[in-house]
Amino acid sequence: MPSEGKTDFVILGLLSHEDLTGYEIKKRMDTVLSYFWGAGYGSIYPSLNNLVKNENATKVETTENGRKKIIYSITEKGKIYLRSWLSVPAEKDEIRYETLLKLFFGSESGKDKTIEHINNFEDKIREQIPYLQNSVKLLKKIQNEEDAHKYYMLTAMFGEKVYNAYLEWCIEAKQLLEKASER
Amino acid sequence: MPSEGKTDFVILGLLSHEDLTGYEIKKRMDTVLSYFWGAGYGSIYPSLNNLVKNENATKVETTENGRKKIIYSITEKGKIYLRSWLSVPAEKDEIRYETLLKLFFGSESGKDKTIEHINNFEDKIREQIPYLQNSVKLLKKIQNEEDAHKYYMLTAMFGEKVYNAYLEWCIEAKQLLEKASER
DNA sequence: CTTACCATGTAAGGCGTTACATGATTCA
DNA sequence: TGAATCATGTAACGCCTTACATGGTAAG
Repeated sequence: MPSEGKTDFVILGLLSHEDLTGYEIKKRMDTVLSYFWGAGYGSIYPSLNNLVKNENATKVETTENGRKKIIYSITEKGKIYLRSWLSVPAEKDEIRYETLLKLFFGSESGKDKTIEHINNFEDKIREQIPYLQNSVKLLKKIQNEEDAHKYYMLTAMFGEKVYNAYLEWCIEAKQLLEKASER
Repeated sequence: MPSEGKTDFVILGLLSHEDLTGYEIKKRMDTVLSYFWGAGYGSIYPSLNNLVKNENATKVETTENGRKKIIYSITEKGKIYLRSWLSVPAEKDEIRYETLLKLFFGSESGKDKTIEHINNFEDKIREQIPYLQNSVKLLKKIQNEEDAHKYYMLTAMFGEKVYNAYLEWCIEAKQLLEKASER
C-alpha cells in the first residue's frame, strides 16, 4: 500500500530487464530515460531499500577487483507488482517547461531576452538529438533480437520526433520575433 | 529570499497582465498554461498570501452581487522581482510522461496493453488540439494589438506543433507494433 | 598526481498534491 | 431542486531535490 511514487516502478522496470547497481540505475536515468523521466541518488537509494524491504527486489553485495558493489535483482513478487502498475492507465503526463513560462511572459522582458531563452533551449535540444538518432538507428537494427528493444525504440522515436518539433518551433519563433520588430 | 518555487513567478506573470482572483488564476493554469505548466488551489492560495506578505502583490476585497472576491494586483516591487527572474536562463525543462514509462517497459505487459496506453494518450492529445489551433488562429489575428499577444502565440504555436508531433508518433508507434506482430 | 569516474548513502528542507471544508449563485 | 460554476481556503502527508559525506580505481 505504501509509496504511490513512481520511482519504485521505474527502478523495478529497469531491473526487469537486467540486474543493476544503484549507480548504474542512475546512469540509465540520465541517458535512455532522460527525455521523459529523471531521478537522483537521493531518490534511487532509498527506493532500492524500500524495494528490498517489501521483497520486490533482492540485493547481493559483491566485490569486483577491490571495489564493492551492490547488485539488485527483481523478484517474482516484484514482477507481479510491476505488471499490475503497467496494466493501469497512466494518470499523469506532465510537462514543466520553465523556458515556455519565460516566453509566455516575454512581453515583460523584451524580444532580445526572449530570443536568448529560445537559443538556450535550442542548444540543449541540439545536443541531445544525435544521441537519440543513434539510438533509433541502432534499435531499428536489433529490434527483432529481443522483444524489449522494440519498446525502447518506440520511446526513442518519440524523443526524436518531439525534439525535432522543438527545433522547428525554435526557428519559427525566432523568425516571428525578428520579423515583428522589423516593421 | 524565501521560496525558490516557480509558482510565485507564474502567478506574478499572470498578474503582470491583469488583476485576477485566485479562482481566475487557477482557470488560466487549466487553459492557456495547461500544456506546459500546472498548479492547484493548494499551491495558488498560499503563494498569493506569500506574494502579498512580501509586497510583490496587493489584494483588494470586493463584493460583486453578493459574491465576495479577492482581487490581486502586482506591485512595482513585484514587477522588478518578476523581471529579475525572467532575465535569468531557465534551469529546468522537464517532462514526466508516465505513458512513456509504461511504454518503455512494454515488453513486460505486451502489445495489446501497450496499444491501449498509446490510444489513451492519443485521446487526450486530440481533445486538446482544437483548443490550441483556435488559440493560434485568434492570436495570429490580434498579435499586433498588444505586445503580450505575440508571446502568447509563441507558446500556443509550441503546443500545437508538439501535440501534432505526438499524434504522428502515436500512429507510427501503433503501426510498428501491429506490423511486428503480423510476422 | 590529479582528474574523472565508480560507488553508496544520509538528512533537511521545500514544494506540491490530495483531501477536506464551506458556501453562494446561476441555469436548466 | 439539483447540478454546475464561482469562490476561498487549510492541513497532512509524501516525495524529491539539494547538499553533504566518504572512499576507491583508472587513465593521462
